[in-house]
Amino acid sequence: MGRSPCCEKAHTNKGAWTKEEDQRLIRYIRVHGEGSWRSLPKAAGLLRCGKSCRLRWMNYLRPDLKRGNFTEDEDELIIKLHGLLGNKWSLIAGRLPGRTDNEIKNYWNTHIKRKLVSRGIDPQSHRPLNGTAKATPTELDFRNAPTLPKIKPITTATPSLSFKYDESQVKAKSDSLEGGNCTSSGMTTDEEQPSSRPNELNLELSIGFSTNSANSAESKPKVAKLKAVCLCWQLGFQRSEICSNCENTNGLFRYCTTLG
DNA sequence: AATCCGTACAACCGCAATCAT
DNA sequence: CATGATTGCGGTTGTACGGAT
Repeated sequence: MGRSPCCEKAHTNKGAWTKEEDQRLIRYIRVHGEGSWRSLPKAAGLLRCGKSCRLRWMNYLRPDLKRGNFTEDEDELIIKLHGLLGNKWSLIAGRLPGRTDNEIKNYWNTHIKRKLVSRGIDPQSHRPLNGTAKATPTELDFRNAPTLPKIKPITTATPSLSFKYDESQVKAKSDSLEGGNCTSSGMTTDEEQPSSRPNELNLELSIGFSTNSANSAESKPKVAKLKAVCLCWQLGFQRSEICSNCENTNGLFRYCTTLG
């Protein structure tokens, strides 16, 4: 007794999509919207499995996709997000408007891995390969977090990061962030902040969307709200760079909250 | 011209998470 | 709460393409 197959495999096409199939899928989704992937192929007259349709739409046909080469800024953002999140490609993609998880994963495997190795950095651990190269460690590291919340990649709401925390440790973290202990990139290094590695803070990450973070912080006093510490600042981008996005209301990088 | 090899990327697969009943 | 259906994610594979031999 195995799992039931996701679709009737005997009568489905596989492999590369034809233009005709693409057009059918686009036309159907324009009229009916995304979702109901299991029933979509039949309704759209496609001999494809629902998963295949979803993948094709998400990774190739969606109108909001950005095609073309990755910029240097995107490269650096991916590296830093990977340092924070590990192989959570969908979360990383959520911070790169117009890019898909599959695209970023492929790009990572084909370009960035090599780039990091050439810098003497281990792509998985983000630490020096031989102990001589200077890695760019991340301030917060969720790679080994027990669970990471699922969030929609693009939203007009303002999400907030929150953590269960030890107050004294967070105070120390807050002081270190505000007290000029950061490097020019906005990050602290292992050497500079050996005791403030997030793993040692026992942070439990959760991400939520609230319209009034101050009030919600009050109603849940044990959850720190990290306002004015935007994600791209944490990642080392200055206002003139990617962080300028924080200023617009689409706010894809506006993961700002306050230390409580 | 033919073949080999490395690269890039689209697509598939299995599994886990989430949702609906 | 339990169970089955559905969706989404991440690892992996397949294949097209270009450059080297």
